[in-house]
Amino acid sequence: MNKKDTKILFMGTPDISRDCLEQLVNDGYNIVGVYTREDKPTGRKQVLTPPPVKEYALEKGIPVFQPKNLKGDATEKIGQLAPDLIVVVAYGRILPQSVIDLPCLGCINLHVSLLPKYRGAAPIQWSLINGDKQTGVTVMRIAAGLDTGDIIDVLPINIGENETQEELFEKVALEGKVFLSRVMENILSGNFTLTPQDENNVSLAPPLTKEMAKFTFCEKAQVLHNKIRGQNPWPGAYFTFEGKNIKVLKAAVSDLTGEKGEILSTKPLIVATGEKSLELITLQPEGSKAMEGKAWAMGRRFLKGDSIL
RNA sequence: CGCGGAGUGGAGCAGCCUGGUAGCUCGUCGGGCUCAUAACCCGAAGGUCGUAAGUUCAAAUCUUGCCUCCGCAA
Repeated sequence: MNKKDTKILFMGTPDISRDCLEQLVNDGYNIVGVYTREDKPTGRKQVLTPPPVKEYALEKGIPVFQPKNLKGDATEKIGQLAPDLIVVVAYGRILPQSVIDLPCLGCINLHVSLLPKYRGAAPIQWSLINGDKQTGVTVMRIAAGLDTGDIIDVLPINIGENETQEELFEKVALEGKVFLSRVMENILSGNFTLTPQDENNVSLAPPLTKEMAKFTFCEKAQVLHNKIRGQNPWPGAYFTFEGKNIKVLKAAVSDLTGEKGEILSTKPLIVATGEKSLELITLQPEGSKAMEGKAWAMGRRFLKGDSIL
C-alpha cells in the first residue's frame, strides 16, 4: 500500500499529537478523520478551548469528531470512515476491542516512554520526577488495556540533567514525529516485527495532581530538583511559607549544607534541605508573577540564617 | 457575574487601617579599599505612587468606575 491510498484515522489531543498529525499530513497520508477530546473550559474566564489537534485539523479541513466515548454509535461512525489504519498519539481514552478490530492494518499507538515502563497518562513527567537519564518513544500495536500492546519499534531519547517537563516534551515531540513517520513506512511495507511487553517490568505513570506537587525542604535536594523540573510548567512544585503557596519553577542542587529550611545564602537564594541544599532560581508566590529567587528573598527581607521551613 | 491576591524609580517590597516633605534591600553609574572578589566603604542618577473622577486646605493613603497582571478552582 502507498501513502496516498492508505486511509488513516488519527486520534490524539495535546501538542505532541498535533505535531504527529502534522507530520502525517506532510508525509502525504490520506487522513480521513481526527478524533480528539471534547473542548474544555480553561483559563480564569472558563473559556471553552479546543485541543491543539482540533485546531490543526480544522485548519487543514480534516473532519473532527469529539465523542464522549467510542462505544456503540461511535464505533459505527468509525466503521463508516473505513480506515485502513488507526494512529493514536496521546488521545486520552482506551479504545474498545470493537474499534481495535475495525482497520485492516490494525491500530498503532505512539507512547512517550520505554514500554513497559510508565504505562499511562504522564510518562514524561514521571521519568523526570524519578530522575531517569533516558526516556523514549514506543510505537506499539494497540491491544485492549492501558498501553499493553506488542511493541513494533522503540526510539530511546536521553534526558538532560536540568531538562524540564516542557523542554523534554518539545524534544520528544520533535524526535517522535519523525520516528513515527519512519515506523509507518515500515508498517505499510510489512517490514516490522511484534515484541510482547515484558510483564515483569511494568510500571505505571498516573496523572499528576496538585497534592503531589507540594513539597518541604526536608527532602533531598536532588529529589526536589527532579520534582521541580518534572512538574514545570504543570502542576508546578510548590512549598508553603506563611500560609501562601510558593511555586518553584527552576532550581539547582548546591553542595552547601545546613539545617533543613535554613537560608544559606540570599544572593543567590539557597536553602538547606534533607541532603545538600537547593538554589531557588525562579519562583512564583501565590498571586504574583514569576520572579528570581533572590528578588523574593529581598522583598521578604530574609537574612542568611533565617529558616523558611 | 465561580473564589481570591496585586499594580509605588530597572527588580522585589514597605508605607495605606489612624490623609500632611517618597522609604527599604538589590541593581545601575561614579569614586575608594583590596593580591583579588559575588565582599566592604563613600557618593550619584532614577518615581505624574496603573488609570479616570469624587471627597478634602491637602490623597500613594479615603470613595467609586475602568484597565492590566497573577494565584486557586475547572
